[in-house]
Amino acid sequence: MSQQHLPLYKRVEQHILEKIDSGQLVPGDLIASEPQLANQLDVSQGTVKKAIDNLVNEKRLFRHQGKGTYVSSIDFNNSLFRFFSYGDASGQGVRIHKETVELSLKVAPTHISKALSYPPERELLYIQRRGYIEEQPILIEHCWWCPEILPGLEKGDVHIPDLMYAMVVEKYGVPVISAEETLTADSADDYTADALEIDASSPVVVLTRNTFSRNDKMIEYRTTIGRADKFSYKTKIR
Amino acid sequence: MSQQHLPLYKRVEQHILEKIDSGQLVPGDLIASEPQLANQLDVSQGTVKKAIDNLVNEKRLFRHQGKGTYVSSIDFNNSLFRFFSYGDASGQGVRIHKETVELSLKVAPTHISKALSYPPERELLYIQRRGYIEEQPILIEHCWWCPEILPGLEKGDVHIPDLMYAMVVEKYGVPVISAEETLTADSADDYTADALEIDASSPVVVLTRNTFSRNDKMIEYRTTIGRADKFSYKTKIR
DNA sequence: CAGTGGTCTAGACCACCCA
DNA sequence: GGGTGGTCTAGACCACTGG
Repeated sequence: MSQQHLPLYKRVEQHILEKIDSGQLVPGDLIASEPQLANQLDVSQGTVKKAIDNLVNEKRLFRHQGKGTYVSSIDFNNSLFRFFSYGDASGQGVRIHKETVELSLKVAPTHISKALSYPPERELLYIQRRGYIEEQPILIEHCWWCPEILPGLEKGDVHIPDLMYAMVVEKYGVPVISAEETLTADSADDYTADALEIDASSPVVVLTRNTFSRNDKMIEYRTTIGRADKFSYKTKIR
Repeated sequence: MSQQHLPLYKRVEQHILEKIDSGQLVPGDLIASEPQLANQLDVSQGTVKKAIDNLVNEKRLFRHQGKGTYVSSIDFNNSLFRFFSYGDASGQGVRIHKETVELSLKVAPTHISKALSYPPERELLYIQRRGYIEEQPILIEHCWWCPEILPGLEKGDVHIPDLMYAMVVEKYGVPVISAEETLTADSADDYTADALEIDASSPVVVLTRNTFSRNDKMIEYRTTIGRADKFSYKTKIR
C-alpha cells in the first residue's frame, strides 16, 4: 500500500519502476523524456529530474546527454566473482578462461530444486564449467537451470559463451533482471580438490549465485568453488 | 589541479571536503547551514543542496531536519565482520562477546611494521582478543597499533571495550577516519585451530583491516580469523 | 535545427527542532 | 518564532546528439 502523502518525486520513481517491473520497459530501453514525464504526471521537470537522479544513483537507469535516459541492465561485472585473481586485490586484467565440462539433464539436490521451485523429481539442466588462469585450474562452477528456459540446450549443438546471460537474453528472450550472491568458505571435497589440483580439504571459497528474471522468478542456481588462495575481496569503510 | 569549468556544485563539495580533510571539521560537527554556505560561496541554495545531497549519498555527511547537516563518522557496522553469525546471512541480533587475551609490546612481523611505516625493530602494541557466541569460540583477532597513539595502554590498567575505536577517539583524541578491509580464506594453523576448537587445517576466513587517521596515517593493522562455517556474506547485483 | 539531459537560480511553502 | 532542512515550481542558459 502506498502512503498518502508520499513526495511527488517518489511517485515518479514508482511510476518508472512499475513500467520496468511490468515489462513495459526492458533493460536498454529509452524511457520518456523529462518534459514528457513532467507533462504526463503533471509535475515540474525539476521533480522528474530528482526522481531520475535517485534511480540513476541506484543504478536502475542511466543517462546520455543529448540522447535520453535508459533502463539499466544487470552488470555481472559487479559479481564477487571478479575478486578471483592472482592474489592481487585488483582483479584487473586477469584472464580466466572457461571450459564446459558437462552439459546434461539431471535430478538436482533437493535444496536446489526447491530454490528454483521445482518438484524434487524433475530433471534440471546441469552445466559444469571450469575456469583456468594460464592452464592452472582455479575454479569449478555448477550451474542449474530450469530446462524450459533454455530448450534444446542440452543437445550440445549450441555454443556456450563465457558469459551465458547475454545468450539467455538474446537467443531465448528471457530477461535477466537481478542476482544475489552469497560468499562463504569451506574445505574442498575430494572431487573438487582433484579438479582444482589441490590437496583434499584445502580451503576453498564458495560463491552461490541466484539469478532472477521477471516477477522474481529464479532461473539459475549456481555455485562457484574456487581456490581460496586466488581470492581476495577488498572494501572500504567510512 | 582543479578544472576550470568545474560545475559550481562540485566546487561546493570540494569546499566542504577540504574543511573535513584539513581537520577544521571533524566527525560529528555541524557544518554551516545551506543559506550560510550559499552566501559564503555566492551560489544559490539549490546548488548547495545538490552538493550536500551528493555528499550525503556518499555518506560523508548526514542531515537532520530542523537541526542541520553533520559530518559523518566512520561506521564499523559496515565492516565485513558483521557477516560472522550463526550461519544466517542476516547478522542480526547475534551477540559476539569478546575477551582480551593478550596485551603487550612486541616486535611485529615485518610486513606489518612496514604497513604501519615503522622500523622493523621497533616494538608495537599488540592486542589479541577472542570472540565467542555463547561460550563457543568463533574468532580470534590480532591487533597491532602504533604505541605512541595509545600511550600507557600496555600497562593493562585501562578497560578495553568491545569497540576500541570510540576509546581511541575520546580518551586519546585520535580521530578515526576510514578503514580498508580485505577478505580471504585460508586453513587454520595449529595455534588458531586450538583457539577456535576446530581441527587443524580447517577452513577459516581471514579479514584484514587497516585503519586510518588524519592524513592517511595508518594507526592499526588488524587480522581477524574466524571459523569459515560461521561466515557468509550476501550481496545483490543489478 | 529541435530535442535531450546538465547546471543554476529565485522563491514558495512545508515539517521539524529548539529556545 | 526563527532557523533548519525537505519538497516543488518555473524558467534560464548550456552542452551534447542526431537528423
